[in-house]
Amino acid sequence: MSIRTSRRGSSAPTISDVARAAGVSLMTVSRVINNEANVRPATREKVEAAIAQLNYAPNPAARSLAGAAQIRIGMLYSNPSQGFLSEFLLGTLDQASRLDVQMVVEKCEIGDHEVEVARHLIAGGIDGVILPPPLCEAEAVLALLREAGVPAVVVATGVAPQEMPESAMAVQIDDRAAAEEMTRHVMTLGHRRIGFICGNPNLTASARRYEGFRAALEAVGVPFDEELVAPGLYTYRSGLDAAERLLDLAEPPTAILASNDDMAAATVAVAHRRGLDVPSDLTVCGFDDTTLSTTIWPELTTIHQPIADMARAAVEMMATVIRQKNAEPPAHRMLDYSLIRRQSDAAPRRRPRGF
Amino acid sequence: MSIRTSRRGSSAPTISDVARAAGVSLMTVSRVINNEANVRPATREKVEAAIAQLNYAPNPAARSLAGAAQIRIGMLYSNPSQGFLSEFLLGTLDQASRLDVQMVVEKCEIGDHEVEVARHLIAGGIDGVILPPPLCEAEAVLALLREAGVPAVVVATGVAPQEMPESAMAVQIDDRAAAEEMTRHVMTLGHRRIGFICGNPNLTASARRYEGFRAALEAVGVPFDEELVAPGLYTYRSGLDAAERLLDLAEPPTAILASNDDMAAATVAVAHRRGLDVPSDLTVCGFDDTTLSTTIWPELTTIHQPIADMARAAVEMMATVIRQKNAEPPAHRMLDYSLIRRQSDAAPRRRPRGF
DNA sequence: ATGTTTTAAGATAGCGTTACCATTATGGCT
DNA sequence: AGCCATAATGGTAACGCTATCTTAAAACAT
Repeated sequence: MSIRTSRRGSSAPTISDVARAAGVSLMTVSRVINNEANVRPATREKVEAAIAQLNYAPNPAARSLAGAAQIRIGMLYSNPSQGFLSEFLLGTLDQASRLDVQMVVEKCEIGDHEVEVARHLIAGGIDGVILPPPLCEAEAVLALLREAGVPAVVVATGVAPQEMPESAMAVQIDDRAAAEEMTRHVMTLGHRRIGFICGNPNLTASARRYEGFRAALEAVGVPFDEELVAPGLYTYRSGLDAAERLLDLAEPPTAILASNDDMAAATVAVAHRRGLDVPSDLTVCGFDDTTLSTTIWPELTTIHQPIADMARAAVEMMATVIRQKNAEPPAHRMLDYSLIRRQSDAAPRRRPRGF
Repeated sequence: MSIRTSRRGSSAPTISDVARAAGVSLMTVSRVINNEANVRPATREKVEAAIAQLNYAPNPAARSLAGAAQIRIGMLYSNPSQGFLSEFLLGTLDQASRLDVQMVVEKCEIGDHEVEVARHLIAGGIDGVILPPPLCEAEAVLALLREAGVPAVVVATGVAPQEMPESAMAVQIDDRAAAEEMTRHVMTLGHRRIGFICGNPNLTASARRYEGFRAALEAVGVPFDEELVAPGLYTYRSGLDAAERLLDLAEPPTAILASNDDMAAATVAVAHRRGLDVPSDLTVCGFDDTTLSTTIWPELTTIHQPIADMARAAVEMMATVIRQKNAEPPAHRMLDYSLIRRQSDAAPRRRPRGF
């Protein structure tokens, strides 16, 4: 009846505003929002148009009050590289509150009893689970989840979409392409003798990044030298060792690409200890664009992996799948990365041989 | 009328259950919950008893639906030591969803334009702000907030409660006592030549930890040697430098206490590089008990600072202050720390001089 | 064509709380 | 004692949404 009888000043559109605009009943709008069956496509479109036009977003409080069972999403994390977790939580926190889902966050040491922890989570009556790395590749956990019929979305796995089981949902970036772009960038600067620090070999994303590095080299016709590849584990500590090893080479690289920011930061530390200036004596590039990359000096040139956005996407996918009554095929989502150029790269000091 | 007409099976007690149990109207209960005036103490007690007995907790969804303006708490963070943020977010996330407050998290580089960012947050219509370190001591930001009448709670500051302005709320641990306990612990093990790596000198908590170290030494009568104190910044990198310096000493320490885990981890790395075993050749202790302390090997003996709980407490204090109509004096909250003994400490190998 | 099932849409009644107004005790003054 | 201001309570209507039931329309079978 009345245009606006709201007790608070807020003028956020409600479901009845949408219903009026679309010329349907309020229940129909509710059905569209919740992706329920038995709505004619034409009607659905009309409603969706009205929603878009009014910029309507359902009020989560009302929703859960009205009995839409509160959904609870578990997040199981082990120790990812420092800095990853906070970014990830930031995104999770944000989206969870926006979508009114309750997050149950649980830590578990990997290799230890991750299956038990997962089982505990399931027993706790969780509606779905989000798995950031490195747990996103814990086969035992995934199998358990599949068995229990609990949907899971894995984040930042290196496994290609087409190689994943049908039931899996994933959010990721194209690690291979990103590493390739970074390598090309460094070659464009003039580097030819490029060191590479690998990530944890247990994670497929590490392999993808390495592949990208090799691919770029090959594409440009730079011969591959195995001694320029050092193993790493994504930890700062492993980066220290890898950097020492690369810089101890008879003919050391003029640029080092690390598979993440932590190891890149370690490389910078080693270079400085040896009196090498970064970037004029050595170019160092990271990967992930965690807070660390702008905390150290010089700030790292790195690949921006939109960790917070990935977390947001994961929560959203999960919530959608859980809420919608009629099952839809689970999705993969490939987000965009970007190369962020900061102060840790430059052309090599002396023109490398054959230039 | 009916005992339970609920549509869902949930049997969580509601406000009317409490009202019935206390023999008052539902409105009176609401008033008690919200700490409103005009409730006779006797009545309040009756209601509180009923609440306790039924283990009642208000339904946040209903609350916010019914018009209790959705409260929004800002959190302003700069780059704290790695690992701190994720713990902190974990606690924040948890409590925020439990209390149904919306968190607006904003990052800002310190020293740069923190006041602008704070101003922006205020303009965005925030009801309160939480400041973890290092921003908890940014005087300019605090002044701005005070001026704007926006309540703030600072977390993990080293400023003693009695030295804080009246209006301030704070959650902290007794850094001085914790450091003192850690130092005593190491001395009990038999160490007398003990190195100390300071934290960022801009933060008062660093001074408190240093004071605790000095106090313990003095209490036991161990002479203080200035060269055993190295400056640090809470970063891994600064820990590397400090450790090198301490171990380069003509008569190096048999134990090193770092003001946080990051620097302790760095110390372990330096020791290993030099072929020293931890703990048999060198005892290393951290502070904070971040995830890092169990990630490295050997796992660190450290002071457990309940970061997540502190975050939870901060959110709760904020929510309480904002929601309650009749102002109550803002509070300080001192949480308990604890010494966690893991594998990085041991008795010194050779009995130190004069033992 | 007619009846019967299926599908699409609407009506209505809560969900648990607070806002707002009405009502009833309480105490302080003449 | 009587009256009024005020403090302490209670009643009721939202808040924005979904469950559930009902009705109307469409699809199907006979």
